[in-house]
Amino acid sequence: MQKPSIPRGTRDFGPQQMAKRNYIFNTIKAVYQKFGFSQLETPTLENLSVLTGKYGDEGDQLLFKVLNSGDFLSKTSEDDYKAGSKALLNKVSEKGLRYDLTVPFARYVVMNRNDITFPFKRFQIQPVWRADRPQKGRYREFYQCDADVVGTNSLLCEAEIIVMINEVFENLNLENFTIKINNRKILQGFTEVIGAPGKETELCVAIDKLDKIGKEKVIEELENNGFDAENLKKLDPIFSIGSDLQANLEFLEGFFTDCEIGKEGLKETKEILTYLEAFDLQDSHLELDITLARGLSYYTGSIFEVKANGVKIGSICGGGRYDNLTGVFGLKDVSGVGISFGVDRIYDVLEELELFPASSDSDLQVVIVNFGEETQSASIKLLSSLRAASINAELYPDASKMKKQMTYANKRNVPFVIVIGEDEIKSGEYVLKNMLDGNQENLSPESIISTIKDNLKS
RNA sequence: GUGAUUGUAGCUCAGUUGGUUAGAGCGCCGGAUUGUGGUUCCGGAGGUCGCCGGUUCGAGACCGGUCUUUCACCCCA
Repeated sequence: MQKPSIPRGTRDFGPQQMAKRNYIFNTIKAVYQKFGFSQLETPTLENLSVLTGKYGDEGDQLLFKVLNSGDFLSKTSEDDYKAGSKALLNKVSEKGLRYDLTVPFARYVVMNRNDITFPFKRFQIQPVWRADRPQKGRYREFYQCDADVVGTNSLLCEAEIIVMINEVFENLNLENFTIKINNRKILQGFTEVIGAPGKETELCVAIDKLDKIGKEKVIEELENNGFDAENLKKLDPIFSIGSDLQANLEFLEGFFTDCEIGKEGLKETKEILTYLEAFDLQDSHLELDITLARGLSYYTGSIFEVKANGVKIGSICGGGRYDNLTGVFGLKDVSGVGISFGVDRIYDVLEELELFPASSDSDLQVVIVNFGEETQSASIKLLSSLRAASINAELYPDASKMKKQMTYANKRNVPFVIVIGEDEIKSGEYVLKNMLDGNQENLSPESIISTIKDNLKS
């Protein structure tokens, strides 16, 4: 006999967890649809040629590769083996599990460019896989909920995304969160102003950690990556910057007087803010964080990330604009912008802050106690009436002891139990028991249904 | 991928320098209550101490490997 197990970093989801997860999925999906996005699904497996090279060297390492079917060694030679794992990989694997939803989406757009009307807005809710070491809030299989718009440069899309983020978290009753926004052009502007053009990646990677490891360590890392004293001196002012939106805008205004790319990033950010004013949000939760960089290398314009305040977990949502994602697949000049909600992390946040509504625990509303053959037809008749009235109901399948059936109903968190025994059949009035307060009364089938319906409304 | 860390009943955890038959709480099952759950009382079942190997007269405890958990890097939802 063997012990059953699941791969590291993966999870089963039981009924209670699924109820809660669906609550999150449904909330996000409803908002996406309201904003005009339509749903798309792509295969779990992609050709490795589609996936590799899109996420940087680090990303390639985190791809799950799938061994070719059949005798995967038949097309290899001893030389391939000697050439090392990388070279051998190409010979034994040509498919991999999707790493995110954006690249498959880009692939879809290019393959279907003739059938798509632009701007194309789609959302996609599917699992993705990454072969990194699991930690809390980090899994090897997890769901992403993406929404992207491609085929327009309009910054209205950015603004709408921020509105959507607000609406999703508002609907999830999460109030204490921050949307951090920045622009890759602003970061690129930094490298130009300080005299280190072309070193965006190094700067981004280091500066992204500012709130985590502090100024000294960031400077140390920059020095190790070839930034000289002059560079660092010019960079110094941005370390002392706060999170106040207006103040940061003014600061950048001065910082970028002679820098075109920086000015552009600033202008874009301001335009987004102008749109947001028109949307008239009560609280946009917005913060201009000029140290926000985000890892994915394909971002070229605005970038954003959402943090749940007071919960020790990474970002729960992120995204940005990419100007040339379809370019690698041969389709030029298609700009896109998108976001992705991390359901698994949102779940952990809602759980920790106890924000799941009680109703997401159970969906069964009534259990009818089974007394055996004599009462069965009356029970089934009532069962059907309950269901016809859109009340989730079931008849206990066996005529077990009442105690056992009551225990079952209690465990399922059912608010009502109906008892139909011999006495009840005679009188035509059944027992309706409220499981919350323990009270029960004899009622006609019609009053039972209306009582339950009234209760559900409140 | 690098460096740590965790694993004992369904769950949360005790278990002394290596020494008889590995414990508790909760949960589960049964009874008190042959038509009433959630509270109370009584009883019961349940463990290859993650797995494989080693040291030892003797290993839950020590050593090696492996899997898993968590954490820090790296990176990220």
